[in-house]
Amino acid sequence: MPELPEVETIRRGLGAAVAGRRIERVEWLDPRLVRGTVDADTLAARLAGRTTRHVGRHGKFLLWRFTGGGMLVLHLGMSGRILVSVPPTEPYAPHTHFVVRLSDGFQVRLVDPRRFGRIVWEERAGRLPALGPDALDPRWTADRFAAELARRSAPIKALLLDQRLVAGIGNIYADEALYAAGIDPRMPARMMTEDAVRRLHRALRSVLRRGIRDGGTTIRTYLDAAGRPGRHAAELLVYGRRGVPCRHCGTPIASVRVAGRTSYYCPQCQGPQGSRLLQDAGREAPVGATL
DNA sequence: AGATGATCCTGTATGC
DNA sequence: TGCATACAGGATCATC
Repeated sequence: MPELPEVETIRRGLGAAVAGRRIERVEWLDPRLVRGTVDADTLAARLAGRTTRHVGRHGKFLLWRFTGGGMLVLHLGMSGRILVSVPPTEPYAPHTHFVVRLSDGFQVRLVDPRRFGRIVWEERAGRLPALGPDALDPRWTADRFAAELARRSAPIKALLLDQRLVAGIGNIYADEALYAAGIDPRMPARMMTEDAVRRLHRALRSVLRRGIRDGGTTIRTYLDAAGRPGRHAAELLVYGRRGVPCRHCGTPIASVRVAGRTSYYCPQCQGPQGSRLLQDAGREAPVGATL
C-alpha cells in the first residue's frame, strides 16, 4: 500500500515519536513478519535497551537506527501501518503484530492485516535487498535514468515498479507520473526519446514531492503514524479513475494490465498524439502515429 | 531478458 | 441475505 510519500510521512511521525527514547521492551504477536537471519525472540531481545539514533528511509523501507549500531528494517507491504504514541491501556487493534514499549510509557505498534510487511534486524548497517537509489535522492539523475532505460525493452511501467532500478515508486505514483509526462505505460523503455525520459524523471520527482506535501494518498486504508489519512487522493488525475473524462482532453481514462498491475492512463494524452502535444513544439510524432 | 502466474494474507466491493 | 468472485498503495519466486 504505502509508496515513498506515505512511507516518508510515516517516517517523520515515527522519528518524532521515538527520538531520544529508550526501548524498554518489545513483544510480538505474530512472528511471521520477521525475516532474515534473526528470529522474532532474538530480535525482541536485541532491541530491548536500545536508544533511537535516527529513523531514515530508503525507497519504501524504514530504517530505524540505534545508538551503538544496529538497525531495524521495516517494510509495510500492502496494508502495514505504524501507530505511535499509543497509550498502553489501549486495546490492541486487530492484526497488531508488533509492539515496542518506549521509555515514555507510550508504545509503537505495527498493524498489518495482510501480513505482507517485513521486519528485519541488521546488526551492521548493511545493505537491504539490491535497491536502486531513492527516487528523491539528487544522485538519481535523469542521465542515470536514461542510461538504464536505453538498454531495457520492458514496458516503462514495469521498470518504474522495479525497486532495483529506482526505489520508492509504486502503482499510484507511477501512473500519475506517466500521465504527467504523456507516456503510455506499455511503452518499451528503450523506445523512449531522450526528451520523454527527462519529462518522466521530472514528473516522478514532482508527483512524489507533492504526495509528501499532502501527507500521502489515502484510497482505502492508509493512515499516517498519528492515525490521520493522507490528502493526496483528491489530486490524483488518473489512478483509479477509469471512465472518468481526462482533465486535459476529455477522453475517458482507460486501464490496462501491465506487469501484473492495473495501470490507468489517458489513451489520448499518453498516445503518440498526446506525447507530441507535451513535447517541444515542432517535434515530429513517432512513426506509426495514428489519428 | 522479460512475461506470466502463483504465492504470501485479509478485507471489501461487486455480482448473481 | 447469502455466497462466489475479483481486486487491493508490494515483492518474490518458479516457469515458460
